[in-house]
Amino acid sequence: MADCSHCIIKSFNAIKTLTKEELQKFSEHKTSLIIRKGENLMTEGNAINGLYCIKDGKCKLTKLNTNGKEQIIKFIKGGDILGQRSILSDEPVGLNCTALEDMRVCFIPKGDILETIKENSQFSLNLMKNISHQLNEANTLVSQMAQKPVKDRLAETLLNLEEIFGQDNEGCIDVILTREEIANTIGTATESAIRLLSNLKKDGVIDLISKKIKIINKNALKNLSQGY
Amino acid sequence: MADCSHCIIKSFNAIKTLTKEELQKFSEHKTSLIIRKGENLMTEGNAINGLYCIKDGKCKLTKLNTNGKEQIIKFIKGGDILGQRSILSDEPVGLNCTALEDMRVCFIPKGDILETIKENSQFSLNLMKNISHQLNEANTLVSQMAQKPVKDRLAETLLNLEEIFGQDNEGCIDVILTREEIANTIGTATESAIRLLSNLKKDGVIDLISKKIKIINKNALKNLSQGY
DNA sequence: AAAATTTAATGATATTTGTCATTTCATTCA
DNA sequence: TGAATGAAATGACAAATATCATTAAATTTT
Repeated sequence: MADCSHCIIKSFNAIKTLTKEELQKFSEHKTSLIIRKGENLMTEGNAINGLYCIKDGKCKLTKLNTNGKEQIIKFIKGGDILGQRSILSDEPVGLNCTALEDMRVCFIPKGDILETIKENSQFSLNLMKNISHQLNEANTLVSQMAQKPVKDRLAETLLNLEEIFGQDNEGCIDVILTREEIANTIGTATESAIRLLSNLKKDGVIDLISKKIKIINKNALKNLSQGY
Repeated sequence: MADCSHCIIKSFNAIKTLTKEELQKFSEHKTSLIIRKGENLMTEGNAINGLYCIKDGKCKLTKLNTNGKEQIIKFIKGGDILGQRSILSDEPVGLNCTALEDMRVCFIPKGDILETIKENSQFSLNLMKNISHQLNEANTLVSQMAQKPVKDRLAETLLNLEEIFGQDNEGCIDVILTREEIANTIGTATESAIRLLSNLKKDGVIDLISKKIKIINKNALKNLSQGY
């Protein structure tokens, strides 16, 4: 089994502040797993007893509303870490994590993490930084959801998706989402999302190439996302 | 100046895990301040160099949207702590904190907090727990804002306000907000909020007694908040 | 206490967004 | 390959929400 001290993920997040020894401790107890497209890595309400390091693949973090609708809160890709929040707060997982494509993931048991938190205050601080940053993002998102019209939120989301997943070799946003998933990200009806996408295409702001989306006029999207 | 080890606030939050000695260190450098109604304790985008302990009073945490609208993210009252997120992430403050009534606040400098984090891993863990919990709340709020209609959000907000601020001796929710502030909490136009409140009154679910709101039928509100 | 100002309430109307029905297109799989 | 399924697109319409205008009530100021 591969040694955590060589994993690329250690260059990101809080993990990067760990010593070689600490990483090797992680290696000893870690397990690797494959999550197939459509499968859940975590499920809302369940307990979790470790941290997930995403080596590869893309996923969505969602919440099921009381009215039965799925809200996508965030997109995650290789290099990211999942499960910190739940481990640290000792609460059940708050979000579902569903693979958008096959994923390779490492699992590090909770005990190792908590031990390292106690021993390495820098690791601890970095984890906090991480979650603090996420909290700020979430607050911003609350504000946008509450006050921006659907068109603005769609524009914002498209920019955000390109930011996270980058472009493929045709210049399209490098992730495949259904229209329903896009709608569930911006919090609207699927038909509304489809209509607005069509309008953006008609206006030459984006292009729709089969299931992929290509941003043609980034500035126009930026303006739209701010209501202009 | 009063000794932090006697402050009631220490019974809440992460502060409660501190030793008497640690609290006394806080006492030495802390400063007390009074924030008048309408004044800001923190301002979005500004740096912060310490932690605020709210002794007394109520305030709102808001975000100014790019379209110039104020979104209220959270309400805070005596016993709560403010500024952790910004200190820990080393980022500017993300939210405005505006007093809804006169407040008494203690300020503890960043240095003391960071030192204590390094020395007391339990304190550190509790801070993380706190922020992790807030992150979960924020994610839930995103989902609600994105997917629930305004009426549901109003019902939810009224229940939430009573939960936080309790009742005065007439059984009304013990906080005075303008209709605009209520609208800015649920993310709608002021007129819409007013109309929905009037409807709730007409249906006997709440009563409007001058500026105060009294919940008459809590169950009805609970049902409404879930779309029934 | 009266005037001035702000906040709340209400009506009329426009705009946005959601829902339902139908068609077109793409994908799966037998 | 072609039937079957699911996703995307579009139209027609309904419902929700915002905006603007006006009036009424409450609060502050003089």
